[in-house]
Amino acid sequence: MDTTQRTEQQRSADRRRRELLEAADRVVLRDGPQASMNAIAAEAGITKPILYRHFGDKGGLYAALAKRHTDALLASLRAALDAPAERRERVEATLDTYLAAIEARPQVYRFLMHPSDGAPGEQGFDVGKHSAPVLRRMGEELAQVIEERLDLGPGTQQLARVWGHGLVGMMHAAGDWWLGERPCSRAELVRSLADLLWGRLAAAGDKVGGPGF
Amino acid sequence: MDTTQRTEQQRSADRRRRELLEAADRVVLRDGPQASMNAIAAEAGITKPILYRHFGDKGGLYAALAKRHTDALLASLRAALDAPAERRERVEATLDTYLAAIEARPQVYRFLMHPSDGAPGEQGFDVGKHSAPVLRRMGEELAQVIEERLDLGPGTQQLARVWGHGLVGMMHAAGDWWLGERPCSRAELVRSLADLLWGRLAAAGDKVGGPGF
DNA sequence: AGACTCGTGTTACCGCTAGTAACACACGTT
DNA sequence: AACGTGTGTTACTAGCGGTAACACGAGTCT
Repeated sequence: MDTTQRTEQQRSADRRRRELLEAADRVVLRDGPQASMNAIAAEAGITKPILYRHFGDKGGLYAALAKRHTDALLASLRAALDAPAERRERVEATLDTYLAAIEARPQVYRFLMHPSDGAPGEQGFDVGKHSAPVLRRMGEELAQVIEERLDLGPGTQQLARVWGHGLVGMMHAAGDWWLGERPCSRAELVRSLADLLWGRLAAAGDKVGGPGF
Repeated sequence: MDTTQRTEQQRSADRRRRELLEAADRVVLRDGPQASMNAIAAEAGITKPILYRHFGDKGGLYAALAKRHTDALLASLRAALDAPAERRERVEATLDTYLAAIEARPQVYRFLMHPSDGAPGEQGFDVGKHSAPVLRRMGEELAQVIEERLDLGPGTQQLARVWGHGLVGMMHAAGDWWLGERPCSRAELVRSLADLLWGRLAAAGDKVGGPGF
């Protein structure tokens, strides 16, 4: 049997892989998302082909890198979502958790969501195959929670998925804008968004003397 | 004075620029967003340096290209938003207009929103500096409409902006997911999203026998 | 012990990309 | 006739992602 051998070597390989990932993380967080494979290899103290043997191609390395951060983010969101509290409180806590995360580590956020930003040159990571999945995963997880928790009558499942993706998109877009312009405090943003979800758009009155009719 | 000369030559330059843009449009819509400058130049029947003289760099060409489509999309959204109807009807009409647009021309949509998709190689357009602006512009315009039309008491302006960006993000994310999976009809999606905005999330009852407490 | 495998590492290369001189032609203006 | 300006070319650079081809070292099987 070669189990011992295999596990031993595999263990070594996994350790190497983790080291490489950490080096890549450092470079990406320092140089922005347009970090080149050469630069990452240099940071890790090795040369390109090893990177390619471990991760296949640049997309593979990106995916591995993104998965770590995404998993961490999703875990904290799950925690906020599963907290024993009223629904509005849970919604606000989840929004706040997300916003706190992107506020605390904007570089990570920009890497996950806008992986082609940064300096000219623009051989950055691809976005469509990976940054979308981040939002998709959040949307699907949220959909699952909604479906588990809420009684929406017939068509619950489909409604939950629409809402999951829609809510995640709302959170993401508002957070992205907020992170760039900082027009208000995090708490205000959370309250504004929760108000929107609590039907304040529908309930608001028309402006008197407005344009048109 | 050189006004006559300048206007004449400038007119010619503008015509050329428009022709180049149309060629670029054809290529991008055919080859996807990873269209190379060489390919675009070839489609236009010329060589690269002319493209660079007209648009500066690849980002400039992308921006010019994106502006055309974005302007068109925004115009149709404005129309739906300004229609003389009840608020919920207007909201649904706007959602439907957006979804109909991305459904009718998914290639344009993918180019605007996910400009780095497509085949391997991945020297595609950059996304952070341009695709975000598309959503930002929509968010700001929507915020303006909300602020003009709705009476939200003190803090209206800030609330309108938060909602504008949040709503656009919701629409975008849901649309993106829907376009990929087609889990339901357009009308159903519109209704589900409008329901969400009309507070149905807040009003829904807890599921009996749910997990936890 | 010796052959064998397997992961680690290298150098040197390919094809492609964005972007840039340097040069040449044509045209309307002065 | 001289000029400026827009149009067009060829030929090139620098860098990227990605890939052979080869070499070393350590544990394993016979």
